[in-house]
Amino acid sequence: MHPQKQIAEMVVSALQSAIASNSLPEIGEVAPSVERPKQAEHGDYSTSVAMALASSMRMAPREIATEIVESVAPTSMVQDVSIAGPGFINFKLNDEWLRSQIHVIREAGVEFAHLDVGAGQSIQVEFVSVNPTGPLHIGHVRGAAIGNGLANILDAAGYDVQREYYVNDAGNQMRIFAESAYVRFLQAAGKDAELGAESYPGEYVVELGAELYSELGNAVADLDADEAMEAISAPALDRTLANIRGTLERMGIEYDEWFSEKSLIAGDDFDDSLKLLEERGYVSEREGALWFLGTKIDLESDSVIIRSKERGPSYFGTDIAYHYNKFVKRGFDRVINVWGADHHGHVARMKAVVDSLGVDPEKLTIIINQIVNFKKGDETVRFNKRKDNFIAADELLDAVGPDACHYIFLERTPGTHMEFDLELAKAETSENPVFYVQYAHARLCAVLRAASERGIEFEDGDVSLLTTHQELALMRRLNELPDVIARSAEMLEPHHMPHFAYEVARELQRFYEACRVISSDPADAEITKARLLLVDAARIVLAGTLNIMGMNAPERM
RNA sequence: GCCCCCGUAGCUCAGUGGAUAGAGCACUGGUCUCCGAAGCCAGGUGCGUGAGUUCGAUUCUCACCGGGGGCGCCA
Repeated sequence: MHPQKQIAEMVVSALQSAIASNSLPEIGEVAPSVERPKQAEHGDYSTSVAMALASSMRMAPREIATEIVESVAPTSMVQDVSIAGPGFINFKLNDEWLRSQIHVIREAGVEFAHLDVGAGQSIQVEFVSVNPTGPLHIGHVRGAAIGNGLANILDAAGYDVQREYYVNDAGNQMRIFAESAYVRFLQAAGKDAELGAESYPGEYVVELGAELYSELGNAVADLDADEAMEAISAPALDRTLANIRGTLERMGIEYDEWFSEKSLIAGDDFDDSLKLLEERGYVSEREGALWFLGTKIDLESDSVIIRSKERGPSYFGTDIAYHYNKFVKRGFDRVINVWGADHHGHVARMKAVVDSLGVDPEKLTIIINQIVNFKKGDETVRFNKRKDNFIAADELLDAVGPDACHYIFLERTPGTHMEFDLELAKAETSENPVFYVQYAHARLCAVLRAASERGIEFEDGDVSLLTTHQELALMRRLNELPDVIARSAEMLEPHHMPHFAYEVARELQRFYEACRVISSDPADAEITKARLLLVDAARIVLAGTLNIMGMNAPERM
């Protein structure tokens, strides 16, 4: 259990025992909020529960606080509990306990911070899910970093996580894409063919057409249009998906499932979900189309599920089937969809669908990541995949590297309209905090290497020698990781991880400046060993944090 | 017109209804006999506006102002 929760439970038991001894009046369930005070003199943890209870208990906050403090059971973790200000109860961690955590960290590895708050609940994180009509562009990288980071956090928090990419291999855009590829294919075959008004004009499709021609040749080029399209669409999709997969793999992202939209229609999901909606009275036929009656559950309008017999389901129709599959068929306890801002108009409708399927809509969380403005110097660059002015995600990865992408995109909350200056990211690497954080890790490794080269064994070091301000500050920081994971998982906010990583790095650098680790003075042999234990624990925490963020922890730079 | 997101330091961004609102970048000045100076230390300004709820609001509610996005039988 993470320290913050332990403190909260201490407060709850203290309250209960104070009430049991009639020192405080009876009240219902209380979930005290425990926070980290901004001021160091206010301790490591703090609760304002006494102030919150003042009116219902009809007592002065400080009186309540006094009763709680007197009822707190002593633990090895907490050294001091005090009352301050209008009624805050402040907790200070025990230095001995902090030092002992070094051993805990070194024995368990980063798993010392793993939690059971997820209690094995199954949770699906669906992210990226870009139409397979071309390579990922730089705007998609944000969603990739967020979804992956979130999945890693939930995993560390004890959820049973499934990462999924929804492949839109059916529908109109896919048809237009296949037609575009066919035109380029014919052109590669030396035949006359023109792109339609809606076609994908990108260079990528030209290359794809040429590749398909060299693979399939005139045998397909000489077929009539329908047969040729048929022959081309599957390999076109495969190649494009392979391209997308390759980019994500470069980012170290692996999915458990690539879920096909087509399979919803080919299988039973579409029909079954429709039947369920019909039974529940959310479907009606009108104007030759089948409608979802969103207006029955507070939506502004109804939406088309099936456009007509010939034209089949709308994307919304298959999305209903998809969420039916997620919740009813596969039975996930929770589902998180990470969507780009251009889909936000779809959020309320999707929640309504889940509701109308008889599933608690709270089980579905949709995280919208806002548009990224990419800048080249002072110039803002706009992107639109359907026009030919996007920069491929691979180019961004080439320029700044996957680690920097993970860090920079995770650092901002998904809701911010963030700016990403391409030239700055390329040229001024020292401005990038990712280097600061990774450098700190590399430096720790350098120290451990140096110790190893000098044959220093430190397993039996005595951590009680670690008493300086910087050493204790570092230990405090390292022990925050479980709290940070808990909060990130609970709030579904991955951005706390890079901020934490930065704070660890900063505390490390201060420690490094203030405390000589490997000393050549024989009199320092014992403190050297103790500090090496701390360095090793710090390395474990920092590397573990970076890994959760999807980043590498380099041993050298 | 309706809906969603955003507005915090010169710039990019954190901030869980709590105590004196924080980092980075940029700017200035210090700082290296041994483990990596890509470092460390010191310098200061700000919650878009107006109400409301609350013991307490950057945080919650409403209105307004400003910026972005979305309102299709496209996805």
